[in-house]
Amino acid sequence: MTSTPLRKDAARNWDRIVAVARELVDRGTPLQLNDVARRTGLGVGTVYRHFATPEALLEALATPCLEDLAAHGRRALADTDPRRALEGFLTRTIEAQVTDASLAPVAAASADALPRTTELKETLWSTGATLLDRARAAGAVRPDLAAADLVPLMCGIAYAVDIRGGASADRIDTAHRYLTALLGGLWAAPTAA
Amino acid sequence: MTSTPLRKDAARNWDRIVAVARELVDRGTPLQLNDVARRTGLGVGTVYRHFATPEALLEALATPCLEDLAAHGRRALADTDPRRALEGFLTRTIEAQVTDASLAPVAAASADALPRTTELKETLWSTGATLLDRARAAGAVRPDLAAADLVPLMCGIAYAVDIRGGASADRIDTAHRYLTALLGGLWAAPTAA
Amino acid sequence: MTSTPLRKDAARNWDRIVAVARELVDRGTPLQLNDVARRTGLGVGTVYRHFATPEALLEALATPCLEDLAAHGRRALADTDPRRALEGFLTRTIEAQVTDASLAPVAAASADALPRTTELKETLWSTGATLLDRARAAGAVRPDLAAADLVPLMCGIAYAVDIRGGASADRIDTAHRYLTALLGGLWAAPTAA
Amino acid sequence: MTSTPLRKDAARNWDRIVAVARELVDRGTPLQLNDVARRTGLGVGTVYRHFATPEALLEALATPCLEDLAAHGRRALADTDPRRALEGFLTRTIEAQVTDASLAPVAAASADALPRTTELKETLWSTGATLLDRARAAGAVRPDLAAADLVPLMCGIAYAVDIRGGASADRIDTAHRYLTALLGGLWAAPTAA
DNA sequence: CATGAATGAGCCTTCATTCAT
DNA sequence: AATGAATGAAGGCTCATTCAT
Repeated sequence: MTSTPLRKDAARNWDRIVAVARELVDRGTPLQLNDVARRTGLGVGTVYRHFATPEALLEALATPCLEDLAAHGRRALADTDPRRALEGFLTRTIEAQVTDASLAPVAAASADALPRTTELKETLWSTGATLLDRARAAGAVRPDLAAADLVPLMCGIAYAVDIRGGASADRIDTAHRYLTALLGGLWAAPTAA
Repeated sequence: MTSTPLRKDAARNWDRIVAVARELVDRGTPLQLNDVARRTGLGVGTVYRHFATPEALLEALATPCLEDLAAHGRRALADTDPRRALEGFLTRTIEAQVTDASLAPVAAASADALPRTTELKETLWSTGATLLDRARAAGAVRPDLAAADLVPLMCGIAYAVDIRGGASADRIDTAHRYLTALLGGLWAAPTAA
Repeated sequence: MTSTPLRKDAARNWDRIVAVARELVDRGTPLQLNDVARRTGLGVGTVYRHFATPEALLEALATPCLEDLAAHGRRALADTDPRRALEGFLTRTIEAQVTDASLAPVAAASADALPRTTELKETLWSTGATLLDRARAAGAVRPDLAAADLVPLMCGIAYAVDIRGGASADRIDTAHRYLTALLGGLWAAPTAA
Repeated sequence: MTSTPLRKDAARNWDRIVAVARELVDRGTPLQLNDVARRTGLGVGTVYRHFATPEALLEALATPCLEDLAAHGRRALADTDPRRALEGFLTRTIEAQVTDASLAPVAAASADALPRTTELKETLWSTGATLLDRARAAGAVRPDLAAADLVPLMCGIAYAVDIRGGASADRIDTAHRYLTALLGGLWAAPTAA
């Protein structure tokens, strides 16, 4: 996938950088390349060689997760139940966002640092669009919801979970609750009368 | 309302500062007191005297809007239809958030710079909680929705509108669509069969 | 003594300022006229009217103490035992310095803010000089000690007490020990053999 | 001695910084890192990289001098005459303090910026304590003088020399006079009768 | 006389990025 | 390739003093 496979030592440095960055992001510490350099024991220059900007490093962190989502998306596209497919896809997306702190900023960014990120995001958005179209065609989804709304709504839910705060263990539960609420509506289902 | 009415010249400066800050916030420029000082032509010290921190200035911008919301909240509490009351309150809240850029950060902040802000936020949150309780008691709202979810969800929608981008003229429409979606659910209402 | 006796309200302000300043100095807080103004509840301008600079205020604090010392000096000059007179005078001086935090900086300053301060300092220095001369003439004091050394040495001892630190209750004891050491010498008196 | 030897260019900058700082300190100008940066023609960041705080820079100035004193201390500890050893040590200490303006603040500070400084100060204080103990044991020193008094007294004398003012050429003489006075006492030795 | 708003020089510090070694 | 020293714009904040009200 990578144009030039890295030399062995360069690959080791790449790994160390990503590992340290992962830790920082998980702790909520802002990613600063200088800081990463110090913590890895590498020179600043080395870190910059690998990641030209903090955003690039962040996207590198997010990549595996985006790839997982893309893989799930491919499976969802094979699902014959359009509603279940969409719901599963959205659920995974939200779970990923509230679980991995690197995702939210990458998802929200309008410009990407790495081509790979753009590629993955486009794949995901188009997967989402297809799933939405199918669900709408099946009459499962309210008609005024456009593909362009999917990402914002997912980001919005993730953001709501952040705002809500609370133990990190509860984040997934909250995310599920919010997604369910969004899907089913806050209004109670009219009791069959 | 203000403890000590400002001297005339001080009031004029206060106004200039707020006006400049308003412009910056509307343009999406981060609020920096030194920057505000430069643009108003006032000394830094003057700006600091009026607003000890950028947050205080931001909250000063948000205050009138929060007061309007609180006023609306009082009217909503008088409404006899619990569902309509809640919906109206939430609608106003979202409209305010996507209309006035100073609100979102103030709503999301866990600590306030001005006592007045805390006061207003508490009033609003408790109004929301009351309206939600009534609606829930009337069976109009899904039971797993707590008062503590209201603010996060509203912030989430406002955030989604931001992410969605697009012409600022469309922001209110988008906000309405998102709130409606959240209230009624993304799933199409089951056709009466 | 004061050229124009203050109006009653002005006198009251003067007293409040001095009282607040006293407290600040005793606590070791740096004297800032703005700060004093806030704490007295007076306007900055009022404080500046009374004391043009922080130094002036400090000297105002020191004045009563300097006057006490001057009074003691006059009594010392009447003492017929030159050594006892000098020792008593130096003891009082040191006690004052380590007891009243406003004195050290005033004593060390080469320029004064208030004429009254200059007057008092000159009186004291000349009292010291006279007492030293008499003691020297009586053969009680080493001959290489000049009048110009008296102030520096006293300031030096006070400074040493500050450096030494410790409970403020011990400061006077330490000061006495240091003065005694200086007077009698660190070297043990040769035992009569 | 230095953990990591500096690169050649970095070492040159280090030297420039120290040289400029030396000049400022000797002139009595307060050490400000930005100021040092401007005068060296280096970037602020460079100066901050080398010396995180003004205190650190000051201590770097003081270090060679402290090392000289420590070396002298080692020689003094080898002296068999306890009184001469102590006197020599104190004399050197005072000479250093009135000669090198960087020493007094470092000696008086209760907290150090550089570990090396702490190390050197501790060495010196313990050398002083040992010399004092020996002298006291030999009956050469008044018994009420504790090791904890040594530093304050030396700082006090240095301070007295500063207060006294006068030509910088006279400072050493004055320092000698004051130390001699302190050691021998201001009172004239009783003439053998 | 009293007031206190305004001033703005001046200090401190951080950090993304470059480039000589 | 790797290193890490250097850069310096940029932002934050304080405080002594003045002067309009």
